[in-house]
Amino acid sequence: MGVTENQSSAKLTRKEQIENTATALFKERGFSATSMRDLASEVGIEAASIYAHVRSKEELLQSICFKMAQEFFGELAGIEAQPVTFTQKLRLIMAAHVKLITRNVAASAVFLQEWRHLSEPHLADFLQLREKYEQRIRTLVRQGIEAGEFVPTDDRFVTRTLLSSLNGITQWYKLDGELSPEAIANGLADLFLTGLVSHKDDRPKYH
Amino acid sequence: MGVTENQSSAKLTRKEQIENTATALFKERGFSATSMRDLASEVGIEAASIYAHVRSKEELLQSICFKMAQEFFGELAGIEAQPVTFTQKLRLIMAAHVKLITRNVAASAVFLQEWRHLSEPHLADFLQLREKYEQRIRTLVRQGIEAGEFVPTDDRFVTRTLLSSLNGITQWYKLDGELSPEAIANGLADLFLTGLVSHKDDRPKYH
DNA sequence: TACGTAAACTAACGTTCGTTAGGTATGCCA
DNA sequence: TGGCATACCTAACGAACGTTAGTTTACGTA
Repeated sequence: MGVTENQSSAKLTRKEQIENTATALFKERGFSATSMRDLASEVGIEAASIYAHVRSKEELLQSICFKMAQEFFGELAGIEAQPVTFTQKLRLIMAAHVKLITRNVAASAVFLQEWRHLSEPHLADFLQLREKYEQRIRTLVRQGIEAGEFVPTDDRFVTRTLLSSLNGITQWYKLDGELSPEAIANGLADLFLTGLVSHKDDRPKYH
Repeated sequence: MGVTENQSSAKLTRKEQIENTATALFKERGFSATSMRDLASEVGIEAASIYAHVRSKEELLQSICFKMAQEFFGELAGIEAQPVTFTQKLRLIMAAHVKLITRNVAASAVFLQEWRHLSEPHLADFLQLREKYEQRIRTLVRQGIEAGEFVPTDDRFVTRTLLSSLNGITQWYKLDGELSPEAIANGLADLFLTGLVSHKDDRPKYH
């Protein structure tokens, strides 16, 4: 039946139920392909009744996008200031990013994919936030390069690749999956920092 | 069927114009948020006139998705059979993937993001193709691990991460950008194979 | 018991959607 | 020259859209 498992719906307000269900539907079908009647039917009420709790369809999207943006920024601030190597900072950021995404896969997916349906001026605000987030990670990468910790590469390109991998998690992560968020974070960090190629001095021989 | 079948690549048929414009709009606004009237207006005709060239809106999406799927599979076959190391095979696949994406960013983006709006049975067919593609890359990764070329890791996870990075290119690549497809392919391969951390024996010290 | 409020309902609004029907101008070929 | 196909047009269909208005129901409190 339901797209959402509002397991303890007794504890949730109607508004929260609506928001959670909207998040799940927006992720699954996309914002534009989700109608207020779809949403209402999933919640178990009529479409018109939604407007007792929410001003508009787009307000739901705004709420999801900006709430997630705020969460992502929150993680960042605590990490940048720590007195550790850039390698370790990058590990911490990856771990925080993964934790946030896996804790709320649907909201993250909406945040990452459906923001383009925001109308102005929210769209411009949102894009500015995104740009700032990427910039701050890019700065860390650049500093790591300048410090000699990282191989000299294009910091913008590395950052984008890193973020693609992190954000791609929303597309395959399942709560009942075999990989824990911690395992994912470590796997990602190892992959990006030390690479896939085996570094034994004797390289693999083919026979 | 007329004598004047269009062979020239310079001049596009109306149908091709419609398909190209649809691809661009589907990427930019998403399939659901793009109306036939939007598409028609962009092409410079009336919405109803589109149906002289195309059966339905969804046929446009099907055409884009399955054409791209076919192209991706085409690249794969030639690489798997080559008598080179798995490392080199992975490099070749990454290069081919990047080339394909950068050659047609919009179609790739639609292929990667809008497929969920396909209706059955096309959706099931499409998902099967996607699954097969991932599986074949995963097999290469696993073989590389078994051969000792790659560090022992979760091949499924590594493949997903790799594909996320590759597919993420559609989100930031611009034709007039500073990075060439070749540079992107090499950068990606280096990053995934040898990692970000500098491997000089004297590691940077922090105090 | 009466009242106020919140949250649901039914009905409907104006708009937009994908798509079809039917007509018209243009150009090729018998 | 006449006939026919192509490619466009206008008009309109029924359905679905987001949203509003007005009404009913359920319930805690005076």
